Amino acid sequence: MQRKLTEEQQKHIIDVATKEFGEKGLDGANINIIAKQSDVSVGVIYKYYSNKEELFSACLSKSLSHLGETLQEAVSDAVDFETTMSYLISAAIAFSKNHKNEIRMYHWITTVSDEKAKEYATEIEATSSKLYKELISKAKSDGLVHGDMDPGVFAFFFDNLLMMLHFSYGCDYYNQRFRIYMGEDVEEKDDYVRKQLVSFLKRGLDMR
Amino acid sequence: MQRKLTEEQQKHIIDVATKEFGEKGLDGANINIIAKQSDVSVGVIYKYYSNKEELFSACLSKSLSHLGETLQEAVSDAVDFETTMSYLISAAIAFSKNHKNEIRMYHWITTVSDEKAKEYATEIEATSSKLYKELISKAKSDGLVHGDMDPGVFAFFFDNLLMMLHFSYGCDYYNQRFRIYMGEDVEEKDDYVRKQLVSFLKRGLDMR
Amino acid sequence: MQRKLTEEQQKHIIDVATKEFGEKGLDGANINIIAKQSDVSVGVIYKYYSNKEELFSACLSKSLSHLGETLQEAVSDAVDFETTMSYLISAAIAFSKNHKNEIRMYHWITTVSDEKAKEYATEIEATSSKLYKELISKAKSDGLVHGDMDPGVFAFFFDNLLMMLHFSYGCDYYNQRFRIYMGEDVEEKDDYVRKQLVSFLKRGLDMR
Amino acid sequence: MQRKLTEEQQKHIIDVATKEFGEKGLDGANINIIAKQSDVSVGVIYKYYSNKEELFSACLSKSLSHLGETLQEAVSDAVDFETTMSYLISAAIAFSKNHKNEIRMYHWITTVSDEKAKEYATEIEATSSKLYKELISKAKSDGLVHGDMDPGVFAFFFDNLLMMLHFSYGCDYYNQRFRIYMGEDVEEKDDYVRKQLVSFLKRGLDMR
DNA sequence: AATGAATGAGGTTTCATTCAT
DNA sequence: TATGAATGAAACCTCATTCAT
Repeated sequence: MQRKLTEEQQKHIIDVATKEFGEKGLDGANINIIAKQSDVSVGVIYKYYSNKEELFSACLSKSLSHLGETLQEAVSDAVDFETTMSYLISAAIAFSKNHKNEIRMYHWITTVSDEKAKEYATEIEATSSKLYKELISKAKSDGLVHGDMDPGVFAFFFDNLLMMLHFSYGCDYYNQRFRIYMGEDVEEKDDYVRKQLVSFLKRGLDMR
Repeated sequence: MQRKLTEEQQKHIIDVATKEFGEKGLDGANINIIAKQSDVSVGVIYKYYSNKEELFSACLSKSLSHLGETLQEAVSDAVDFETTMSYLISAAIAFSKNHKNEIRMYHWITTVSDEKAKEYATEIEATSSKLYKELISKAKSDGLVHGDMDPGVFAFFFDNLLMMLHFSYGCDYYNQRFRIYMGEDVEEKDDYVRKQLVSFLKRGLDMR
Repeated sequence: MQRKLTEEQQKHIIDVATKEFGEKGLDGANINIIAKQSDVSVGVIYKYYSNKEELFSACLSKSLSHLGETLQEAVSDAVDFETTMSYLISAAIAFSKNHKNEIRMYHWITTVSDEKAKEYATEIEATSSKLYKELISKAKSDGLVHGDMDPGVFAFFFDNLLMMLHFSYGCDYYNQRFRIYMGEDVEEKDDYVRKQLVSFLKRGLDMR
Repeated sequence: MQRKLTEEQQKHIIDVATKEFGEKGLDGANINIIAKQSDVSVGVIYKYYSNKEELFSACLSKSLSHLGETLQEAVSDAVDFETTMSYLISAAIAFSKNHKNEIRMYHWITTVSDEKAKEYATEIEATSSKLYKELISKAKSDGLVHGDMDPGVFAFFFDNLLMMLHFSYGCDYYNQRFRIYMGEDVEEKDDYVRKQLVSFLKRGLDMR
């Protein structure tokens, strides 16, 4: 027995749980397995998280924060609208390849229903939607994009493509589908994918 | 008791099960609830489907066939590439609004892992990917689209946007996100959404 | 549909049920399987037998009557005590080899408990025990057997050996054990087995 | 709740299970009843035994070891062939009277079929068959038994009689049959039974 | 404070029996 | 009268959660 879980151990629990939840979802995951693989007792997990769902939530929050920060960084590094898109895509690809389980957590919340869906969506999508809309509005007022384009709509299309890119690298089904569309060697063509997407978006926005 | 489940009752079971599975997934769904809501006994469900997973599969197949046929029709009705895209989008919107649970079934398979993911993806995505690639290749050889555009890549982007549209109408989380991006009245703006998407795609393809 | 089960069909049901019960016992057997393999409906089985146990009972009765008659015949054909034993043994071997499932039915009743055990034992063992005791008593009063031998006790030993012989030919476990004791080719040594048993019994009785 | 099942409790589960399985067999026994009667939860039984069959196996192993040891002791205590037989019979009677449920477990394996029968028989009967054959062979080479007697055959007859003795004391059906042959007061005549059996065997072997 | 074995509600599945046709 | 699909009680087993140590 031990006095208190170290920072490290707590992080380890989250990592292991993220893997288990990422692979099997809330219903399919098994708390006892998470405990065993984390080298802690079930009891201690229930000291930190009052039930399975809360542990899931904690994993989700951590995953989303991590993803959010990564994309945020990409945005801050960029100098103009085009590089913003480009950096976001690069960041999305890199993150999804290296943190599959975190992407999978993100994916699992897309399965929730009713009120929960509302809560999660509001919490998770509000920031990025606002950011993307602003970026596009600015680009538009700078005369960079086509006059007909509704910023909200384009933001939606853009985030759709980004989200699908995340899932295509992180989730097995989407990854397989990715290969069907783009060839088995797709994971070695990150740059090509990014370039194609950027030029598609640029043309879609009628940027010059 | 009844002599035999009528065609109607059998369909009803599938409908009820599609709803239950659509909302809760394979793990979260409860066969007893499905039985009760279908007004049949558990036993009879196990006469028709040898286990929970097979019932899930049956619901999935039915949903995917229905969706597939609907999109197929849309394609056959179209006369050129632009109307093809337009019809597909219209069909996707209409289907997703009217058959939420079937779209949700489709969504659940995106959560599977490993071998299962491979099987499902191959089975489900192969046809449409082939169709889209061919359509675009033809448009390209007709000189209708930008020379840089890789047909496979565009097919992928196009299907991504279509898939997200499906989920945006059919799944609660995606729907909520849809509203965040495009306003609470989004479901009354189907035409606007279609037009915006078509023109975005056209520009993205550099079509004139 | 058909007017009434023919004699043949009824017999067929019993044969199939005897096989199923013989292999799996009352608890392990499945009425629906019996119905299917008998080419009749479950319903008709429940017309003839009010429940699973009654069908089992019917199979048992038939098996035991058949066995009883066979042994009875053997006894009637015999002229003296030694040939009686010899004929009984021959009959037991032949019957068990040719009617495994009926022997298995007999074996299953040895698993019952409490009152049921009392009923069955009284019903089944009373006749043969009486017969064997009388035969031995007569042999004893004829001065053929050892004075110390209690006829009831010998009858018991004799029937024990006969019963084990039945099971050794009819039941898988006992058959395997039989082979362990007497070699893999035991089923080709029926005569040897009979002779050895007869001479063992004769010496055991101190017959000359 | 308790920190961990005590040795005693674990033994108690086996005892209760041995009783339940002994009376009803693998198919007829009910894990929930075993749990209730053992004063533990179902869950804990499944912690110790991964399924019903494994619990059955554990009961069987324990029963057979116990029986085996008891008979082994009897053999080691004996000084010559006659006392060996006598001790074995005494031990069998005593054991079967005091450990009915363990004898019943032994009896249940005689109901298995096919491959399982082969496995069990080989595992269980090999040792004793070898022992008995050796004892008799030795007695024969010492000139103590009749020249015609095949040691393997006699070992088989001897074990048959011993096995039936076990079942006659331990299993309800056999016990009832025992009473039919030897009188209702048979359980007070252990010594008489043993003596009769020994002298029958001795004469059967033609021992002097 | 951590442990981890025990708990037992709840879910899946089977199959003896029923009864509408 | 026979049919055989439907019924639903009951059994096995799992795993989120508890709590004695």
